[in-house]
Amino acid sequence: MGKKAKTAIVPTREENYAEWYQQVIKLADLAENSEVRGCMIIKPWGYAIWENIQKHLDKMFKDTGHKNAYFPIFIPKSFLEKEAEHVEGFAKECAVVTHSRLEDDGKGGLKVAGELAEPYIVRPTSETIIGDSFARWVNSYRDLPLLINQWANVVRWELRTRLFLRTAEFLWQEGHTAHATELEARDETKKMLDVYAEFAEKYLAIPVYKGEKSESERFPGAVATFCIEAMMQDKKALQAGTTHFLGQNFAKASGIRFQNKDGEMEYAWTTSWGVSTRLIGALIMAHSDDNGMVIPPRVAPAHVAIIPIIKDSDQEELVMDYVTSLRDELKDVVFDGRNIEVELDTRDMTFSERSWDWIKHGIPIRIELGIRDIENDSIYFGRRDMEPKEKVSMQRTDFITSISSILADIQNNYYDRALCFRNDNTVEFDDKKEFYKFFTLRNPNTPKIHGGFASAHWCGSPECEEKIKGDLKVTIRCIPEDAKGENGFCINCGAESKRRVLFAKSY
RNA sequence: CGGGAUGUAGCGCAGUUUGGUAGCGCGUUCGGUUCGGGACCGAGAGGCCGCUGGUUCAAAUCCAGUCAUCCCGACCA
Repeated sequence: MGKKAKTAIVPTREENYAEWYQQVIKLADLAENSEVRGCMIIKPWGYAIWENIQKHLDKMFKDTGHKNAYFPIFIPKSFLEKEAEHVEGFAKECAVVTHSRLEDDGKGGLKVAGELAEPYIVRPTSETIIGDSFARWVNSYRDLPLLINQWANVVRWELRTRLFLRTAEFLWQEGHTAHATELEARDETKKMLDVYAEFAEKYLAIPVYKGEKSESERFPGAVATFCIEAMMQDKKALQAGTTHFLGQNFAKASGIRFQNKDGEMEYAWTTSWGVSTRLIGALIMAHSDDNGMVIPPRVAPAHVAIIPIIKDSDQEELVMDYVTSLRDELKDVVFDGRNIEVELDTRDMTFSERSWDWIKHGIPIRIELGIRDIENDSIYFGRRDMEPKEKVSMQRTDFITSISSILADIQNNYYDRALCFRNDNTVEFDDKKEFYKFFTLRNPNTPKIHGGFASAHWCGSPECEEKIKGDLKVTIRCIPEDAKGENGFCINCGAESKRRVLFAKSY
């Protein structure tokens, strides 16, 4: 039979999904492990993706009335203790600062000294320290709503880490808002969930399900938690963003009170919401293939790589003049409100090595230009949404005028592919046996990608949820917000149910 | 934090069962031949065999401890 096609990533997704993920990150130069256990070093190509995520999201936050601010990385232990559920939720994974300086230990090393009166917690999230500020900033109903966002790093001392998906330190944004009424706070929670969903679909090209978390999956201290859930190529779910309606829990804990129009004191209603560098993990697992990283053009660090092919030193000047002028011309073209960014790759490598390197990095368009193309004034290029060898030629002027629409086309193709994959692997179940079969490996000795999203009825009891989790390691990812009212019977206990929920294995 | 696996050249690995000169492939350096499809030939360079201790005339190899990484669990964005 035919030989297996050579892939740039070994192993393939099918062969070993977890290892494939690591290799994509490595060969695309996105990030690496650091000397500090569980913490990652984000390399320039990976960080540039984060910068693009930040840029677009930040604009969406500003457009919805939010302002950026910055709060301390250290939280007094007493702050964290104010909200009972909250402290219980985070206590097990906190980095604690207990000393303020180092002293010579007399043996050529250093010892810790200067014990603090009260330990500081390196923020795992900032509800409590921001709440403390809000309590001082809010006095009257005229001070509300208060709409704040912070771009920051947080630390959660995770025991099992994976680059981008779960690291001890990660970068994120956390929105924190305070409102005069419950309705307004609930609307904010909903609005920001819509912002996240729109961002995921339009920029990251990842379709998501929006919905509410069940009680067991709720953020510690929240009244209600909402999320966007995306399907990865191993058919597992990844929570890509969350928003929380905090009720008056944190307002009471931090003392965020205001005088209403009638002159009475009331507690504010607060929300919080966040997305993190985990989105880069989502990008990798939603789009990338056996040849490496795939990055949607709207968040790609660069759109085009130009690879000049120089066979003789006497061609060099001609080719280089041509490619630099092409680069400059491309840089004047605007795609998605941003000038096209070009990598001119003159590294001393064969051009096919350079071409493969850019495939692995996920650049949307690769241009390979030699003397033959230049004589015809044509551009020979490959698209990352097509096979590596499936390349085409186009007249230079045509290429310049159509590059924006080509990039838009690539962006759409990634989304359509991900949407098809997700829809093909989202299945409705009404029979418990079938449901269990869907999530059970045929042969546990040879793990294979299996399962998907299962839409099934749930009576609402934590016991049924727990049973399914215990049996199958499958959890309720969300109660979809657009689920139509439908009578049925709980997939576990058979009791009456009024709506379907989404079950899946998750990251 | 429990179970399993793995740490040997920049990367990927063999060698460990049975202790006795440190190996292979890729990459890299130099020379040559090729040159529009991840080139070929030749010659080099490159190692506290994760770390600490023990056993031994002798340890990559045996023993104890320790650290790190990966996988599976529990926990979580």
